[in-house]
Amino acid sequence: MTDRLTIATWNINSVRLRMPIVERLLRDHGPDVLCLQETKCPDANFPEGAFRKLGYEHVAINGQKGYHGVAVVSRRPLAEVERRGFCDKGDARHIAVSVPFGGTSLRLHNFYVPAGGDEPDREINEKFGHKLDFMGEMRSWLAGEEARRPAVVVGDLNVAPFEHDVWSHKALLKVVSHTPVETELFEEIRRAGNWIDAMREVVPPTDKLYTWWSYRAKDWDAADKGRRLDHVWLSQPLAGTLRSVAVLREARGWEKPSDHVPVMTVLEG
DNA sequence: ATGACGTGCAACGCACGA
Repeated sequence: MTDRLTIATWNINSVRLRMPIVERLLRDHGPDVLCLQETKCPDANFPEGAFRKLGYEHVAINGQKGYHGVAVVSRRPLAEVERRGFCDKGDARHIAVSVPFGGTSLRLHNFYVPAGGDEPDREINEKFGHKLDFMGEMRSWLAGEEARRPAVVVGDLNVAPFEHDVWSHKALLKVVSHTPVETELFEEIRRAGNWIDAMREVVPPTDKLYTWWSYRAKDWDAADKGRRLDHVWLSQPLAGTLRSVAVLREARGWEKPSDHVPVMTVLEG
């Protein structure tokens, strides 16, 4: 008897403001687990009751006031909740849970990597330095035991690693999210743990693939100046379980949208 | 290719996003 698990990840840009479209995703697409980033919500104000009513009775949150914040809501029980700090900032950018899968369980890591500010130079922009330091801590940690167990890394990693992960490779080479120092470090982290880039397993590297479109573009759909900032990685023990990955592009056009869209992954095992 | 926008906080503009 094989088990089928659907995991969605979505940078929601304020979970309280966007509950109507969160409910739409859960009702219409029914993922088993939803990982949220940028909840912008203290734990005490997280709309847990609304999720419970929709059948998502298991909630693990790591929030803070005003900024950042991550959460996992699930139809399946969540165990071993871990909130890891990076760069000793005391900010809420990671949460890990264990989810039942295929008679055993998988470890699920939900990340919100720092955006990195405007200037891609750590000498003049402390935020860029923070981003690189954060990624450096991810590299050593995700290369170890986490990579050897059945594990999934999802979230807004704030790097578009490949040429066709941005609308114009040339135009964005000096723009934070697609600079060589970031894209090389990103791939170094992934390769250090032999993590599988699930989205690129199902979409050829020559096809454009985005998960984010700026609020500032007048017609985001027609201009289509997107970037792939949200990611799904699978550890090697989960190789062979990947059935599909879908980017829910239409969600960018929903009422009061986030600037990111959900990415839905189906595993069977 | 930057930013025309959007968020939370406590303003009544600011920091931040990427």
